[in-house]
Amino acid sequence: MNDQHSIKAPGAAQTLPETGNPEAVNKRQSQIVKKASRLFIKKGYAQTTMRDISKATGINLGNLYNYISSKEDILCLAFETYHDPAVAWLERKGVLDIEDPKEQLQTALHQILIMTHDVMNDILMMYRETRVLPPKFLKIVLKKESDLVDFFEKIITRGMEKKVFRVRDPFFAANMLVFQLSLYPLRSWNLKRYTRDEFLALAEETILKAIIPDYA
Amino acid sequence: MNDQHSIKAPGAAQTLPETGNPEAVNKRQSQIVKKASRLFIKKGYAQTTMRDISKATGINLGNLYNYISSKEDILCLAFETYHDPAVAWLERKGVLDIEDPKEQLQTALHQILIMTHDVMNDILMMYRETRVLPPKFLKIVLKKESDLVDFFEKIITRGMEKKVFRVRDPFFAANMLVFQLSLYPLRSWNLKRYTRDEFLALAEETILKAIIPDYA
DNA sequence: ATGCTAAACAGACGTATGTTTTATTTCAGA
DNA sequence: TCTGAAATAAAACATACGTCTGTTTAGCAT
Repeated sequence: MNDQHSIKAPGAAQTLPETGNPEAVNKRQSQIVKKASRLFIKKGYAQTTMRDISKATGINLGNLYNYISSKEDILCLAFETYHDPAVAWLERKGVLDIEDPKEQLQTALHQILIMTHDVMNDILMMYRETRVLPPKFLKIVLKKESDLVDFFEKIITRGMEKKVFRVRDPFFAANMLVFQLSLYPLRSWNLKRYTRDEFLALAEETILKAIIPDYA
Repeated sequence: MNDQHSIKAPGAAQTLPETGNPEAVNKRQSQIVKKASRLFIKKGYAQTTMRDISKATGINLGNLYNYISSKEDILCLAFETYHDPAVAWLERKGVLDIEDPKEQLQTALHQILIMTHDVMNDILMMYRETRVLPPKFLKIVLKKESDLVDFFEKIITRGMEKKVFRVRDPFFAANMLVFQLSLYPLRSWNLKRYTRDEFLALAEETILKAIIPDYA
């Protein structure tokens, strides 16, 4: 186990093919990350060997190290792949511009519930393997997660001011909301009786009911 | 890694001190499990070595195997230690006998929230290391967790019949409730601003509000 | 004291792992 | 056709790990 966590940003491998075709390198890299993620999901990070990853990607073991700098690096890249979109999406899609807080919250929640559901395996993996991340990178991940909470806190606070939401503590409510997004990823084993849409509807209603008085 | 998961119940080690003092052996065993759990919490299961455990317990590496049958066994014992009480407690304490569903739910939730909070590190560890459990034992763990959900489902259903609770789907509500118990263990890094009691009050209120109409 | 036995111990064993290296092959472009 | 970067296969390397073995220690009944 490499204990000295590299300072460099993950993904900035030390020794990649000299220059070559940088975009081809990136493509290969994300191919590796995608396949490796499946293995991390299925067997766990520690139980997945570089030889497994080599076999799964069809890329020779030695050659792997031309595209990633370490096994740990692959995990960091996996976190980036599945964490970034969720956080970025809401801000792009103009959710911030919706005037009615109720509609705003509903829209944001609906979309992010769907996204969460679609990458549930990756989310479960992230919950499990967070400990392996180098501290430097862990901080970045937690920051992004915290940003998502802040995003919802703002929505909730605004709804409070407009008297359409009612919670005791917006920050707490936002934390609970974001946490609830992981219900399915973390508890799917006990929720198999619901179809995807049944679940999404139930979750949405339950979460909104906690914030919007006399909801539906 | 030992891939052939032993059939035997964990804890039933193959080769323990011949007869000796069986209660002294058990004491030593739980001492090992307790210390090892701290290490699993701090560094993760895979990153904790038997040598770490030896050092932490002060028990010689080879001697450890007189008290536990494998590293995996220690993890199973840790799950038992921290999982059993939570499930068993409610049934013993006469919560089932409380007539008023509202008071019943409130009492059960209050107590289990406290318990959860006190062993939050262990719960986080369990969420992370579930994958390592041998399938046989995993089934047992999930069964216990599922029993807890059923426990709350029953309470909720009874409250529904008495028209004092209102949820769309009692099973779903129970799942959500049990999941919400893990808010602090899984998200403590973002909830440090609350004191223990502040958090417990907020959590209790939020969870109850989702089930009891016009609560508080 | 003596002899017995469970417990403690140090060290070794075999394997698996992340990573690197080396020698060989492929193949697009000049 | 020649060249050189990229891919491959295989092996090597260093280390870390779980587990086991053979031996010593220490408490205790005789």
